[in-house]
Amino acid sequence: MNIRSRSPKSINELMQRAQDMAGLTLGQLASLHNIAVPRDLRRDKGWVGQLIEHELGALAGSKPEQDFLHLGVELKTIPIDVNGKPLETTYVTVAPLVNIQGLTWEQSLVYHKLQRVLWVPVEGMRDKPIAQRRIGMPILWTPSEDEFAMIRQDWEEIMELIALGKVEQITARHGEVLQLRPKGANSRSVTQSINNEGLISQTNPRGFYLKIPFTQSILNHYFN
DNA sequence: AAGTGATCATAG
DNA sequence: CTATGATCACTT
Repeated sequence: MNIRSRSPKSINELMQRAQDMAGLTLGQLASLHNIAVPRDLRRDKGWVGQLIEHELGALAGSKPEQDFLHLGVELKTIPIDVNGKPLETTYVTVAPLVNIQGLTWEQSLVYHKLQRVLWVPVEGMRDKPIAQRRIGMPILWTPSEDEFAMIRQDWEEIMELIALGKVEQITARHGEVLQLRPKGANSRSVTQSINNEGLISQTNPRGFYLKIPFTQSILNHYFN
Protein backbone atom coordinates (compact mmCIF):
# COMPACT_ATOMS: atom_id res chain seq x y z
CA MET A 1 0.00 0.00 0.00
CA ASN A 2 1.41 3.35 -0.99
CA ILE A 3 0.55 6.71 0.51
CA ARG A 4 -2.19 7.48 -1.99
CA SER A 5 -4.02 4.25 -1.34
CA ARG A 6 -4.38 4.84 2.39
CA SER A 7 -7.80 5.68 3.62
CA PRO A 8 -8.59 9.41 3.52
CA LYS A 9 -8.91 11.06 6.92
CA SER A 10 -11.56 13.58 6.03
CA ILE A 11 -14.35 14.25 3.62
CA ASN A 12 -12.26 17.00 2.08
CA GLU A 13 -9.34 14.67 1.50
CA LEU A 14 -11.63 12.07 -0.04
CA MET A 15 -13.24 14.62 -2.35
CA GLN A 16 -9.86 16.03 -3.35
CA ARG A 17 -8.67 12.60 -4.38
CA ALA A 18 -11.88 11.91 -6.26
CA GLN A 19 -11.66 15.24 -8.07
CA ASP A 20 -8.01 14.70 -8.94
CA MET A 21 -9.00 11.36 -10.47
CA ALA A 22 -11.69 12.91 -12.69
CA GLY A 23 -10.72 13.14 -16.34
CA LEU A 24 -8.45 10.12 -16.26
CA THR A 25 -9.28 7.06 -18.31
CA LEU A 26 -9.68 3.68 -16.66
CA GLY A 27 -6.59 2.61 -18.57
CA GLN A 28 -4.50 5.39 -17.05
CA LEU A 29 -5.73 4.65 -13.55
CA ALA A 30 -5.21 0.91 -13.96
CA SER A 31 -1.69 1.60 -15.17
CA LEU A 32 -0.93 3.61 -12.04
CA HIS A 33 -1.95 0.61 -9.97
CA ASN A 34 -0.27 -1.95 -12.22
CA ILE A 35 -3.60 -3.60 -12.82
CA ALA A 36 -4.51 -5.28 -16.12
CA VAL A 37 -7.56 -4.02 -17.99
CA PRO A 38 -10.05 -6.72 -18.98
CA ARG A 39 -11.35 -6.79 -22.56
CA ASP A 40 -14.93 -6.56 -21.33
CA LEU A 41 -16.74 -6.76 -18.00
CA ARG A 42 -18.69 -9.95 -18.56
CA ARG A 43 -16.52 -11.83 -16.11
CA ASP A 44 -15.30 -8.75 -14.28
CA LYS A 45 -18.48 -6.93 -13.40
CA GLY A 46 -17.01 -5.35 -10.30
CA TRP A 47 -13.72 -4.36 -11.88
CA VAL A 48 -14.41 -0.64 -12.25
CA GLY A 49 -15.73 -0.37 -8.72
CA GLN A 50 -12.71 -2.18 -7.32
CA LEU A 51 -10.31 0.05 -9.23
CA ILE A 52 -11.94 3.22 -7.95
CA GLU A 53 -11.99 1.79 -4.43
CA HIS A 54 -8.24 1.24 -4.61
CA GLU A 55 -7.54 4.73 -5.84
CA LEU A 56 -9.69 6.36 -3.17
CA GLY A 57 -8.47 4.12 -0.39
CA ALA A 58 -11.77 2.48 0.51
CA LEU A 59 -11.49 -0.10 3.24
CA ALA A 60 -11.28 -3.61 1.81
CA GLY A 61 -13.61 -6.34 2.90
CA SER A 62 -17.13 -7.47 2.26
CA LYS A 63 -18.77 -6.15 5.38
CA PRO A 64 -22.31 -4.77 5.09
CA GLU A 65 -21.05 -1.31 5.98
CA GLN A 66 -20.29 1.96 4.30
CA ASP A 67 -17.03 1.99 2.37
CA PHE A 68 -15.68 4.87 4.44
CA LEU A 69 -17.28 4.05 7.77
CA HIS A 70 -15.22 6.64 9.64
CA LEU A 71 -16.48 9.31 7.25
CA GLY A 72 -20.02 7.96 6.93
CA VAL A 73 -19.65 7.70 3.16
CA GLU A 74 -20.68 4.96 0.74
CA LEU A 75 -18.86 4.82 -2.60
CA LYS A 76 -20.78 4.03 -5.79
CA THR A 77 -19.38 4.06 -9.30
CA ILE A 78 -22.15 4.57 -11.83
CA PRO A 79 -21.89 3.78 -15.54
CA ILE A 80 -23.11 6.61 -17.77
CA ASP A 81 -23.58 7.16 -21.51
CA VAL A 82 -22.32 10.06 -23.65
CA ASN A 83 -25.11 12.25 -22.28
CA GLY A 84 -24.36 11.50 -18.68
CA LYS A 85 -27.36 9.24 -18.26
CA PRO A 86 -26.98 6.17 -16.04
CA LEU A 87 -26.79 2.94 -18.04
CA GLU A 88 -27.63 0.64 -15.15
CA THR A 89 -29.62 0.54 -11.94
CA THR A 90 -27.59 0.97 -8.78
CA TYR A 91 -27.26 -1.89 -6.34
CA VAL A 92 -27.68 -0.77 -2.74
CA THR A 93 -27.71 -3.78 -0.46
CA VAL A 94 -29.10 -7.26 0.05
CA ALA A 95 -32.66 -7.46 1.31
CA PRO A 96 -33.36 -9.19 4.62
CA LEU A 97 -36.00 -11.88 4.07
CA VAL A 98 -36.30 -13.40 7.55
CA ASN A 99 -36.24 -12.11 11.13
CA ILE A 100 -37.66 -8.82 9.96
CA GLN A 101 -40.43 -8.39 12.50
CA GLY A 102 -40.08 -4.95 14.05
CA LEU A 103 -37.42 -3.82 11.59
CA THR A 104 -37.83 -0.10 11.10
CA TRP A 105 -36.73 2.13 8.25
CA GLU A 106 -34.21 3.86 10.49
CA GLN A 107 -32.66 0.49 11.35
CA SER A 108 -32.44 -0.63 7.75
CA LEU A 109 -29.27 -1.12 5.77
CA VAL A 110 -30.76 0.92 2.93
CA TYR A 111 -31.26 3.93 5.19
CA HIS A 112 -27.75 3.73 6.62
CA LYS A 113 -25.94 3.17 3.33
CA LEU A 114 -27.68 6.05 1.59
CA GLN A 115 -26.95 8.63 4.30
CA ARG A 116 -24.10 9.93 2.20
CA VAL A 117 -23.02 8.56 -1.16
CA LEU A 118 -19.99 9.50 -3.21
CA TRP A 119 -21.07 8.95 -6.81
CA VAL A 120 -18.26 8.48 -9.31
CA PRO A 121 -19.63 8.53 -12.88
CA VAL A 122 -17.65 6.44 -15.34
CA GLU A 123 -18.30 6.04 -19.04
CA GLY A 124 -19.94 2.68 -19.55
CA MET A 125 -20.81 2.47 -23.22
CA ARG A 126 -20.28 -1.14 -24.22
CA ASP A 127 -18.79 -0.20 -27.57
CA LYS A 128 -16.05 1.87 -25.95
CA PRO A 129 -12.90 0.00 -24.95
CA ILE A 130 -12.68 -0.16 -21.18
CA ALA A 131 -9.20 1.37 -21.08
CA GLN A 132 -10.50 4.45 -22.93
CA ARG A 133 -13.51 5.06 -20.72
CA ARG A 134 -13.25 8.28 -18.75
CA ILE A 135 -13.89 8.94 -15.08
CA GLY A 136 -16.16 11.88 -14.35
CA MET A 137 -16.45 14.49 -11.61
CA PRO A 138 -17.53 13.00 -8.28
CA ILE A 139 -20.75 13.95 -6.57
CA LEU A 140 -21.21 13.81 -2.80
CA TRP A 141 -24.91 13.25 -2.24
CA THR A 142 -27.14 13.15 0.80
CA PRO A 143 -30.81 12.45 0.05
CA SER A 144 -33.17 15.37 0.57
CA GLU A 145 -36.20 14.86 2.77
CA ASP A 146 -38.31 14.21 -0.30
CA GLU A 147 -35.84 11.77 -1.77
CA PHE A 148 -35.61 9.86 1.48
CA ALA A 149 -39.39 9.82 1.71
CA MET A 150 -39.69 8.22 -1.72
CA ILE A 151 -37.08 5.59 -0.95
CA ARG A 152 -38.66 4.92 2.42
CA GLN A 153 -42.12 4.41 0.97
CA ASP A 154 -40.85 1.85 -1.52
CA TRP A 155 -38.79 0.13 1.16
CA GLU A 156 -41.74 -0.13 3.53
CA GLU A 157 -44.08 -1.50 0.86
CA ILE A 158 -41.57 -4.09 -0.25
CA MET A 159 -40.67 -5.10 3.30
CA GLU A 160 -44.34 -5.43 4.15
CA LEU A 161 -44.83 -7.90 1.30
CA ILE A 162 -41.75 -9.83 2.39
CA ALA A 163 -43.04 -9.98 5.95
CA LEU A 164 -46.37 -11.29 4.68
CA GLY A 165 -44.61 -14.13 2.91
CA LYS A 166 -45.14 -12.67 -0.56
CA VAL A 167 -41.54 -12.24 -1.63
CA GLU A 168 -42.11 -14.51 -4.63
CA GLN A 169 -44.77 -12.14 -5.87
CA ILE A 170 -42.56 -9.06 -5.76
CA THR A 171 -41.18 -8.01 -9.15
CA ALA A 172 -38.89 -5.20 -10.24
CA ARG A 173 -42.04 -3.24 -11.10
CA HIS A 174 -42.77 -2.64 -7.45
CA GLY A 175 -41.43 0.63 -6.12
CA GLU A 176 -41.10 4.03 -7.74
CA VAL A 177 -37.41 4.63 -7.09
CA LEU A 178 -36.29 1.55 -5.17
CA GLN A 179 -36.85 -1.93 -6.55
CA LEU A 180 -36.23 -5.52 -5.45
CA ARG A 181 -34.42 -7.81 -7.86
CA PRO A 182 -32.47 -11.07 -7.74
CA LYS A 183 -29.00 -10.74 -6.27
CA GLY A 184 -26.93 -13.86 -6.28
CA ALA A 185 -24.75 -16.20 -8.29
CA ASN A 186 -27.73 -17.35 -10.36
CA SER A 187 -31.39 -18.33 -10.24
CA ARG A 188 -30.53 -21.53 -8.35
CA SER A 189 -29.03 -19.63 -5.42
CA VAL A 190 -31.13 -19.96 -2.33
CA THR A 191 -31.57 -18.27 1.01
CA GLN A 192 -34.15 -18.42 3.77
CA SER A 193 -37.44 -16.57 3.40
CA ILE A 194 -40.95 -16.50 4.77
CA ASN A 195 -43.62 -18.37 2.81
CA ASN A 196 -47.33 -17.63 2.52
CA GLU A 197 -48.00 -19.67 5.64
CA GLY A 198 -45.63 -17.62 7.70
CA LEU A 199 -43.09 -20.43 7.87
CA ILE A 200 -39.42 -20.45 6.97
CA SER A 201 -38.90 -21.43 3.36
CA GLN A 202 -36.32 -20.94 0.62
CA THR A 203 -36.10 -18.47 -2.23
CA ASN A 204 -33.65 -16.68 -4.49
CA PRO A 205 -31.63 -13.96 -2.70
CA ARG A 206 -32.80 -10.43 -3.46
CA GLY A 207 -31.21 -7.02 -3.38
CA PHE A 208 -32.44 -3.43 -3.35
CA TYR A 209 -31.61 -1.32 -6.41
CA LEU A 210 -32.15 2.35 -7.22
CA LYS A 211 -33.90 2.80 -10.55
CA ILE A 212 -32.25 4.71 -13.39
CA PRO A 213 -34.62 7.72 -13.55
CA PHE A 214 -33.93 8.37 -9.87
CA THR A 215 -30.13 8.27 -10.08
CA GLN A 216 -30.36 10.24 -13.30
CA SER A 217 -32.16 13.02 -11.43
CA ILE A 218 -29.44 13.03 -8.79
CA LEU A 219 -26.70 13.43 -11.39
CA ASN A 220 -28.63 16.03 -13.36
CA HIS A 221 -29.19 18.09 -10.24
CA TYR A 222 -25.44 18.46 -9.74
CA PHE A 223 -24.50 18.86 -13.38
CA ASN A 224 -27.03 21.65 -13.92
C1' DA B 1 -34.68 1.32 -26.34
C1' DA B 2 -36.08 0.38 -21.87
C1' DG B 3 -36.69 -2.50 -18.13
C1' DT B 4 -36.59 -6.86 -15.73
C1' DG B 5 -34.61 -11.07 -14.34
C1' DA B 6 -30.13 -13.56 -14.48
C1' DT B 7 -25.45 -13.80 -13.85
C1' DC B 8 -20.02 -13.36 -12.76
C1' DA B 9 -15.73 -12.98 -9.57
C1' DT B 10 -14.03 -12.97 -5.03
C1' DA B 11 -13.48 -13.08 0.26
C1' DG B 12 -14.74 -15.04 4.49
C1' DC C 1 -24.07 -19.29 1.88
C1' DT C 2 -23.56 -14.11 2.53
C1' DA C 3 -21.97 -9.95 1.21
C1' DT C 4 -18.91 -7.09 -1.55
C1' DG C 5 -18.28 -5.01 -6.40
C1' DA C 6 -21.79 -4.61 -10.22
C1' DT C 7 -23.15 -5.58 -15.55
C1' DC C 8 -25.11 -8.90 -18.69
C1' DA C 9 -28.59 -10.36 -21.68
C1' DC C 10 -33.10 -11.58 -22.69
C1' DT C 11 -37.99 -9.92 -22.93
C1' DT C 12 -41.21 -6.56 -23.81
